[in-house]
Amino acid sequence: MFCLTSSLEDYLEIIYILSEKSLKVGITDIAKALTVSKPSAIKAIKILKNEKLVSQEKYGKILLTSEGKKAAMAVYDKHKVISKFLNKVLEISEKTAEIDACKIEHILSKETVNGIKNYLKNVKI
Amino acid sequence: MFCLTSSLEDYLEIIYILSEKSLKVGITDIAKALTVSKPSAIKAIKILKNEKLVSQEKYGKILLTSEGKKAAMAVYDKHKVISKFLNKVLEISEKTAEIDACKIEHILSKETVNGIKNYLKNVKI
DNA sequence: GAAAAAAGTTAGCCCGGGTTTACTTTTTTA
DNA sequence: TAAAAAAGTAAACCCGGGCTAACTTTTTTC
Repeated sequence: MFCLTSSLEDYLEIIYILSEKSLKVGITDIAKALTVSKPSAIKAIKILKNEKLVSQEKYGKILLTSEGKKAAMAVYDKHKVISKFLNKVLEISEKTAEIDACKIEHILSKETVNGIKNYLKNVKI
Repeated sequence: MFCLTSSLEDYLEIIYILSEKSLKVGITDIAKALTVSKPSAIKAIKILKNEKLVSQEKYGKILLTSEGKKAAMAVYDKHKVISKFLNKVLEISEKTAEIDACKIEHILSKETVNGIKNYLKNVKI
């Protein structure tokens, strides 16, 4: 059974973020945003295509499938929750909160992410 | 310049924990504790030996050097802080708190770890 | 519309960190 | 003390996810 790696989640997430703000999302945009080489991005996209999370015609732009968008939004949602928690509750600088959220969003258990959500819900900031 | 990877930090940490409770720490103990194969453990120990963080005579037991012990304690200290925070503040189960702490202890920024420490200091549990 | 620039692709490589298999050394035990 | 068990080691492999170099296709621009 296929399972998204942290790296692939990063790709999905950035495709989602980019497509929210601009219409065209190409390999070059993705590579730049993740600061990886274009061939690295291509490899990752190829896997996501195989998993039907992304679609792309040859030499064309990249689109999330509905399943891909769902997965991407789930990651991005975690990201927002975690960075908000770090920044508002632990008073970590916005920049560091972003960086740390990027790193742990892929590996925190569901239970802990829910714990953070509840905390934010119950505690006034 | 050499930098400890997450994996190597895990090895250092477990050597520290094992040597606190038992006197002998062999390859087999380490491999079991981390649920990896013995050759994997041997490979890692070889690197730690090169970096003078660990010492071992052939076919002998593994010891932390003073530098290795310092590094191991730093990791373990983070681990304790994080798991306590997850369990006591976010009310995550002890088991999950342990698991998640193991995963993020290697990648959280110093700033965030300090943020957690301060939180624990200031908030009565 | 041809030449230059940019975007996309392919092939082949590297490194970390796992694995299994097969072996040697040490320890245990009958 | 000899044989069996356990511990340690070495070699060779796999996989994910990066990279560069070299190439093709598309787009831009003069």
